[in-house]
Amino acid sequence: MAISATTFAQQRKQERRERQNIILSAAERVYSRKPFETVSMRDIAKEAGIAVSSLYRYFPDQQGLFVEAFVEGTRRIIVRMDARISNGEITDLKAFGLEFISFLTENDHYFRMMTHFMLDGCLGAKPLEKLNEAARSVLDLFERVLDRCGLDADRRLLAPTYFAALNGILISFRNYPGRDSAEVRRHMEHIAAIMAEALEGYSRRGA
Amino acid sequence: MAISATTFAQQRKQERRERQNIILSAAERVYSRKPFETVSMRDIAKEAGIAVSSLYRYFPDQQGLFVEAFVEGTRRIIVRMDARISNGEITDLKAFGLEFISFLTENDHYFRMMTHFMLDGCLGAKPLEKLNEAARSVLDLFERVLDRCGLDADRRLLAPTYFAALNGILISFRNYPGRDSAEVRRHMEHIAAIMAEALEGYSRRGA
DNA sequence: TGTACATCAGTGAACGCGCGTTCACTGATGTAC
DNA sequence: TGTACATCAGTGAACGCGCGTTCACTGATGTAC
Repeated sequence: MAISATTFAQQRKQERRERQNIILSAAERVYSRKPFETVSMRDIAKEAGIAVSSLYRYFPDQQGLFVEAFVEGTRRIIVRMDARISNGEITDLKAFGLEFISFLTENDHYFRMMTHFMLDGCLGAKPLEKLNEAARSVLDLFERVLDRCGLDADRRLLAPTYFAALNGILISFRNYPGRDSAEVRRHMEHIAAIMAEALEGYSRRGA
Repeated sequence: MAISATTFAQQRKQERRERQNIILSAAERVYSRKPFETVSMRDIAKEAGIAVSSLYRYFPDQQGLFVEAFVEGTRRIIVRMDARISNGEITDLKAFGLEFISFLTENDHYFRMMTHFMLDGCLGAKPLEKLNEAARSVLDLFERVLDRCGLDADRRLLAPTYFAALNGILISFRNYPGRDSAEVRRHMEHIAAIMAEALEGYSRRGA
């Protein structure tokens, strides 16, 4: 009886989590269609096929939903990059940077959310903690890559440096005037390659 | 008579421009008090001591006013940096980077506007042109600095690279979790110094 | 097995708010004769 | 100098809209006895 009860309760929890995920993936679909800041609760509800008020059964408020969607995105990028590293597809800073840029231009809404959170930062305590954890896990990813590239001596400094540089590239050139998206992409990759080479050189010379 | 007429007309134009500037500087004061995205036309009117509808006598719409305020900020940073260069206060990439960071952390609202325009980009034709001109003039500033530092061989590539890197630093660390603003600033400066040294090394080795 | 009750997902309608922008109007100043 | 008219800065009130969020309610499912 007791066992069956907990099992039932667990199942309820599980089903609830699944419905949460349905909402989150609906949200993601909306984000990829229109700029993140213009996405409303009504948009998400419509995409998920439920009433607006139902969203509030699963998330405390809009910010809570946003943060959850963002954290999910972070998980995705880390899984993807780690797979590429294990594959042996990524063995140097440059390859990693290109892959990072690739993910964030293909998932532009995720990049927008990231910059949004970086710029605003006025969050409740619990969402903030989730966000910091996500940030930490991304920096860990960068450190893992540096280890892999044999640059582990400087990784505590090179990780944030390369991270910042790649973010800067993504934000600075995305709307490069008078260039189409293929040219922009090439430009980003070129600059990222320079960045990677410069940092590798810096590290090997010994800081 | 004809002369007097044109003079009068010119004076009218001039007075009108002055009133525009009063509005712009009121806007700037509001921006420095609260996040750029949350500033409303009502806020600006209140600060300028005029009716909301009066704003529309001087600017076509909100976007037009924003762009104008931004362009004004661009002018300010360029003047300031050029003065420091002429002074001899800025003679290497690192000093320039620190000064750039200094200006943009002290004028945070300007940085927010910049990232906003970089991210969104959906503007009318005329404001877009003004924006591109401003962007071009900032990149020119970077190229001038590179010349000054004796890195003119690579300036067409190093200018956007360093620009992107500094932007990335500013956006990535501004809300560094659990650090106060002095620590954040030190961290930014440290990373900027690494960046500068790495790029100088890269350039001298010959790309 | 049947019955009374608790739980909870889901809902449509409404609330209250702040926003950008427009409109019809006033009043002061300049212009023409 | 006086008068009729044009120009334009400035305004308060209103319009219409979309937003996040709440509320009272329905209906289905699980629980206790």
